[in-house]
Amino acid sequence: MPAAPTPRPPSLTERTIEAVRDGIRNGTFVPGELYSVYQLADRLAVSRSPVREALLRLAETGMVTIEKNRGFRVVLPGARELAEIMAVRVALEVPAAAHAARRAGPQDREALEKEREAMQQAVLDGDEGTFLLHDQHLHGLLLNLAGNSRTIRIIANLRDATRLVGMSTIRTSRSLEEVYAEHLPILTAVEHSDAEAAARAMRRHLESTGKLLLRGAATENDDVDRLWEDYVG
Amino acid sequence: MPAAPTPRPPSLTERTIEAVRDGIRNGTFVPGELYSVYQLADRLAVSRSPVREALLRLAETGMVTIEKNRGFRVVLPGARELAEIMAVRVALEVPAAAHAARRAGPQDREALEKEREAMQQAVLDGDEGTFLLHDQHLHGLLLNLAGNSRTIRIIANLRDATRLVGMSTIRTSRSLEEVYAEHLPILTAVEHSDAEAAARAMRRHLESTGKLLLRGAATENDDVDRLWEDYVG
DNA sequence: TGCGTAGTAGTAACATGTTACCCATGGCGA
DNA sequence: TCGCCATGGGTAACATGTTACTACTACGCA
Repeated sequence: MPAAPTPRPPSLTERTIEAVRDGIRNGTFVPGELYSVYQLADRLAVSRSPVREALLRLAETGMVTIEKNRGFRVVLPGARELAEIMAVRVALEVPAAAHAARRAGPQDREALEKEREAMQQAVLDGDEGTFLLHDQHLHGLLLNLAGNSRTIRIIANLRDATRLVGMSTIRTSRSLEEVYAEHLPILTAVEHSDAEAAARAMRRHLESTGKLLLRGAATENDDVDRLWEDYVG
Repeated sequence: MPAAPTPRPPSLTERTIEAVRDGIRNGTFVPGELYSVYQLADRLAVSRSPVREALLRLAETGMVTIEKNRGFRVVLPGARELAEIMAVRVALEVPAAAHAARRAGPQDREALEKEREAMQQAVLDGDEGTFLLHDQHLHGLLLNLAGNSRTIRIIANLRDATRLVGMSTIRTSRSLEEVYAEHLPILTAVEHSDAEAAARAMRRHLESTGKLLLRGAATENDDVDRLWEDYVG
């Protein structure tokens, strides 16, 4: 494991970030509602400094917006934002998949296979939370294989902004099985060290699930396919 | 102009970021040297809070590293880092150029033409500082045309990390003229709304100047072409 | 009723105090 | 000579105080 760049206990700032994320997931923070930074600091029993920093970072990723002298709001990304995000993901993850296919060694494939199995199990259990978790792990493994740390960081940030939408979307669309199936060609291509095929499969996967996300967030004014064409092309 | 999201005076944090950038450019901060956050705060006559935040942000972009309980250092990206950065730029800017070609209107082309002229003048003057400035403006215009705000932000961050290297590299290689010439096919393609050609030209440009940068930063252990192949592919 | 305006609550941004921690150094004993 | 540990300088992270704004509110005037 090349990990462990931060073996020391998470700072209050980091814990606050996590707390806000959790709060968003479990409904403590309702998207659109206005919240006070001071009160949040009180609730978490920390001072305003780490809370302030945490919110600034979350705002950078687009997860919350800060309204000057008013407080902060949790933001659900709209269809346009999601289209932008998916455009970046496609641009970065498609070539990353190709690289991964070229560079994967036996132990890498084993790790991928493990995630695949976990995903499959989650499908059988109908557990979309676990499914999304392993889905992200799998994409993370591929990015790690590609070896570009900048890409990894960028995608991690984007993921944050979409996770919330993903949860609700994928559930209502009942397509765990389909999304799972889309991963298989990617893994097969990696298995065969076929970079071209891996890229194609990844693109297809991102397009498919991306449009699913877009549809979940689209209003009647949004033309999902047109948005996709405009941003991702 | 859809700009002006921050019409208010820059905060001390922002001014500190700028101060550090300037300091790096004009040699006040020597790469590799260790500097004290406290002393920097004193020197700028501000408190530690904004300086701390500024350095944290700069550290995120990779421009400086923070050594725990020791201070901070300015980092010159190595060949590997540059390869990673260029990989991201290629992945994002090549499709962006295609989009830009599709969407450019008359006034957009006029703006691009203005930058081209300014670049040309800078070439004639042998002024690589001005040249790089307009080069960045031109790339910025294309990204704006493509319309993805995430992409814009990401590239802006990457630029920061490379600017320093670019300055010294492009001067020694005396290739202002060549780099300028590489932009022309891109602009021609945009003029003709030829997305494919724009993408090709942008890729070629980024590959050429990217390798130039890599060579400038490479040690005897680095094989530039191999690095490029590994990361950008 | 409509509108400007003083008043008020609440905050962003910054300054400063505090604590625990890390690292380098030098003395000391084996 | 080498390794160990106490010590002190210096910092990261956090807590808290302070100030200048900003957006809302309500009041009074037309």
